[in-house]
Amino acid sequence: MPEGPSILHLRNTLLPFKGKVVKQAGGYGPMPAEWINGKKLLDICTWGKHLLFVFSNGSVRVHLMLFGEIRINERKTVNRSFFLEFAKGEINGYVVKAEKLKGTPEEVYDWRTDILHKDFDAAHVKLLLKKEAGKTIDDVLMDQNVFTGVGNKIRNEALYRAGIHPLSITGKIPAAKITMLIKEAVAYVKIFYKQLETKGVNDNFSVYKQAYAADGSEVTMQILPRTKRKIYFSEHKQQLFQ
DNA sequence: GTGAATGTTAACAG
DNA sequence: CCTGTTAACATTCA
Repeated sequence: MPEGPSILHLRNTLLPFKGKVVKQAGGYGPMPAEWINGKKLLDICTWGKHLLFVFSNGSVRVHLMLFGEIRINERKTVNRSFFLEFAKGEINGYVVKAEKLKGTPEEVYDWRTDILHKDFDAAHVKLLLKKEAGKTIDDVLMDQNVFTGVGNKIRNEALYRAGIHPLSITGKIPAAKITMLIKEAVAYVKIFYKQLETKGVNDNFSVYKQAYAADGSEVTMQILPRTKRKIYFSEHKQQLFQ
């Protein structure tokens, strides 16, 4: 479930709990509980794939990792790794990682890199890219401190749309192409999000898990040596810069 | 039973 | 100390 747009969509479904008082909080793992009990849920916000529950005396950061799941007013049989129970209704997290944020969200997070946020700043991201000049672009795209909220699907689609080969060296990609990549990443994230909001699922893919790309060219699948993640791309449409 | 999947990070090697 | 690699973790579905 969790790539940036999915988390933002999830946040929207949780909004009815905003302003409500937590009767009982808990979970296993490092999930802190006592300090939340009796507190009002002031806000729910996101930073990329991070879901934040804000209280007057601290915030809880929830990360769904690969298998995490949040259910509303619904329980599964297995233990909850995170939960907030209200007078009416409850939020239940399974296999999620929850912990107390060290500081306020504003202190901890920089929203200029969050591809889904209104404060996203393309110029700032370009600046950060200079430090990553030696790395391949596929790696940098998944770096949450540079492209916050981008996951494997978005990475594949953004590279295809920008016509950049995933193994291109970041520093060798022409500035205009980088600009295009950022623009396409933002554009694709919006499609992803809109699909979730309207249909509940995103099935809009030009290359990801496709045999043929949107333009009809053949798609190559490669397993990245380090991360073991799969990348899909079109040799025909995506130029390799090195 | 097997394999695969939207992710991160602690631990280790060099 | 820094850099890169590996392993580990949790779950559901086909």
